Amino acid sequence: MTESRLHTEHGIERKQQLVAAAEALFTERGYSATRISDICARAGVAKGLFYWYFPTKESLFAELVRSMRQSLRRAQAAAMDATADPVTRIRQGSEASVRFMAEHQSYFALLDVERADDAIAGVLQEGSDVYAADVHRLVRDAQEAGLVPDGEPAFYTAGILGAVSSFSHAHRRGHIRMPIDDLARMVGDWVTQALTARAQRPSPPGGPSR
Amino acid sequence: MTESRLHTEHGIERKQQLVAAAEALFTERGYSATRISDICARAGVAKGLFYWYFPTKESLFAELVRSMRQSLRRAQAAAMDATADPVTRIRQGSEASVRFMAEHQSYFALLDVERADDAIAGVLQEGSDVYAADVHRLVRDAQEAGLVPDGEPAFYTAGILGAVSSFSHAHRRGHIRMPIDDLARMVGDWVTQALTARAQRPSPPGGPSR
Amino acid sequence: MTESRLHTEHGIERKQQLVAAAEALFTERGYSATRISDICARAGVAKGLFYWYFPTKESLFAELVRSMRQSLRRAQAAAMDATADPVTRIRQGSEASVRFMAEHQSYFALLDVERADDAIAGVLQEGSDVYAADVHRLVRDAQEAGLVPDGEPAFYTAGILGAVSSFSHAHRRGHIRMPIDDLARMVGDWVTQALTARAQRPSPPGGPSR
Amino acid sequence: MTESRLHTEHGIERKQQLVAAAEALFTERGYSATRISDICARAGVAKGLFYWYFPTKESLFAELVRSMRQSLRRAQAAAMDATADPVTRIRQGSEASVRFMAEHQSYFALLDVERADDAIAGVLQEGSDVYAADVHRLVRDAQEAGLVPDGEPAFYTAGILGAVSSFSHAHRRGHIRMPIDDLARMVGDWVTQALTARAQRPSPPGGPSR
DNA sequence: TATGAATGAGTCTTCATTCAT
DNA sequence: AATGAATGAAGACTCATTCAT
Repeated sequence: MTESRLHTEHGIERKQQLVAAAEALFTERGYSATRISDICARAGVAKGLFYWYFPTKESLFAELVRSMRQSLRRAQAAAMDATADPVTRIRQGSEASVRFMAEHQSYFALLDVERADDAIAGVLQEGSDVYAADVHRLVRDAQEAGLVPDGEPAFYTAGILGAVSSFSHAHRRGHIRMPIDDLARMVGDWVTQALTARAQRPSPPGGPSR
Repeated sequence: MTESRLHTEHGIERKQQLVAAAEALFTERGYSATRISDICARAGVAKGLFYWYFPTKESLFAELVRSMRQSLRRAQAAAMDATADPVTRIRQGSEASVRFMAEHQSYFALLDVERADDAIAGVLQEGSDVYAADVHRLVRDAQEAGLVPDGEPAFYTAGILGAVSSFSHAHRRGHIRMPIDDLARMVGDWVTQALTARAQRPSPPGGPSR
Repeated sequence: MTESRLHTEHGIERKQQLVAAAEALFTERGYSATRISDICARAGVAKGLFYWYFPTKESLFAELVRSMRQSLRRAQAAAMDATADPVTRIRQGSEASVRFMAEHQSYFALLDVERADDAIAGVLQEGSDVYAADVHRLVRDAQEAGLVPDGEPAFYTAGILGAVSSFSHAHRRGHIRMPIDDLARMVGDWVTQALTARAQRPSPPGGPSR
Repeated sequence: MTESRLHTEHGIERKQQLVAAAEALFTERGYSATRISDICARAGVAKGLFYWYFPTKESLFAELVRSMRQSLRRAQAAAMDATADPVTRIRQGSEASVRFMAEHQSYFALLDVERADDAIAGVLQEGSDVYAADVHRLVRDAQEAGLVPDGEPAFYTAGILGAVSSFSHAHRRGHIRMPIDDLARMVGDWVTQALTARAQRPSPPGGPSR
């Protein structure tokens, strides 16, 4: 219904301005507390113009999330050595992720939306599914290569994802005071450790919590 | 104006009905998508009554969060052997947490609110701070006992917290299909591993991530 | 500001394209549900161009209504035998009107606009006034010629107008399934009947409705 | 979704106030030019209260139309002599209708909405269908009784409906200056005439417009 | 002439909160 | 304690119209 073609270069820039304004505001106040009029005001344009570029507020959000996920993925890919073994690749990807999240404050802001809304939930899900699938694949490769113990690969995947995001989160909130490089390396160690150490352990079906 | 004292027993019950209705609805639709009128309808009372028991919607939320955190804490305490060493206690607490989260679906629903609102953010923060502080203390004890390597205790704390919640989350979403007992045990292993394994490692200040 | 002169031939064509697009859309969706952007899209031009040809949306509407009324009037005139008596001429005009309306679906669509708006109401009024005046004149001629009973000529006029439009309307909606020629003839009969039959009747000032 | 039960008597009155305000405003400015806030202002209540009684603007409209149609129907029924023949009954109903419309200025205002909107169109259709069906039935009875010539009963129905409304309309607009009683009687005559006169005529399948 | 972009007043609707009883 | 009704601030979105090129 509402059009939104990007004919001119200028048009693309304008859209970018809006996206930038939105990103900043979402970070500051969160998604739902940010009014479309705020975004426009921040971008220095009239309220109505928003709808020339985006059909709804949600769509802008979706665009933001997708682009951020893409950047994250690019950062991960760039950090992973194609010739290395799966575990090393996971470590590299994890470190890159930690760095990325530390550099993009808005990353978490975007993820902090209430999942209530279907559309919102969808975009979020979609994004994290891709990420999870990437890791999942690597975990399986590593399992096949005998580098990671057999068993639910989803378990390890969850662990890696959780580690990366929780360390980053804690760092962002100032709980962990450590140069980002050190943090990244330590997270890499942690992940590697968690994946491989278990290889030598017998436990899972072992005693309760010996 | 609204006083909301709980004189009668009946009054306490009423309040409980509202809290229960709210919990169910928050779980189903999320916080902001749940209308006060929905809560009242579900509890079978008139909308106006809500304000006899709670000054605002947020306050009900806060109450819910606090009571859930309390339950969680009780579950953790109950699982921890007072005579055991800190690392074992952390493992026990972690396992208890996983179990608790698996049993209380609503736990995550409550945490999925947008942090935008100051009041909301406060309550949430407050809750997770207590949890973090508990773990933090244990980590330090363990460090002092030489069971965990020196260095930012917050780092380990973040790792533990992240592990527990991410595994639980993944389990809840059906990504990890594993009996809850197995999951709990594995998380306990993971946590223990991550904490202690590092003790023997030289790395942190070591080379990058070669 | 906007001048909208029609210098070039091409300019006239362009305008025509817009008018045509508008007619189609008004018929399909009604006046207020039709957006100027829809009209332009249908005509294959940019939105801004609209205002080179028309000062406002209403003005386009007005133009459409006027041109349609003119066509109707031409059709009526063409059907009326200049040498015939007034009653026959009315019959001929009525039949022509029925045919015209059957052929121009959009006729009714244009008339179905809400009268709320002053400008709109004006154009509509203006148009139907002309039509009414034409009929009115004929009725008076007929009365003077003794072919139609004395009394409020407006009464007969209203009857004729109402008959023509209601039969046409009903036919358009598919309520009256009858070849348009038959319908036209019958409407002609009806009108003639109504006009003349009353000549022999005493009633108007007679008893209520015995 | 939005509730709107009418518990108290006072509630019913309130609703009535809103309906009355709306009726007046629709009459003055038309449906779409009337803002919900206008209605509330006129009724002396806050804007939000509207939605306590009506889910949407359309629903209020629908309610208004339906109640008006009902009144009209009641007026018609009251005027029709159950023991009279169909043609007489039609005449009586027609006269009653003319009177009703003359007395209820708002009647036409309600009908002057653009049909574009589906919901609106539906309500309007629904109402006029009932009216048409009533007349249709009477026409058929009359045909069976040999009082009206055979042929498309819809044709006669359209004629009657059109006559009644066009005379009323013209009267309302001041075109026909005649005491309402006279007008009603004349419309009754006109309708009767049109229905029965044709009985003695050969025409329909006859020559064109002899 | 023609276009894409920009404007901003206007509208419906939602919902937490308050009030009278 | 309890209820139904009332309030009003707020916000997303629409669209006729205008503008710079």
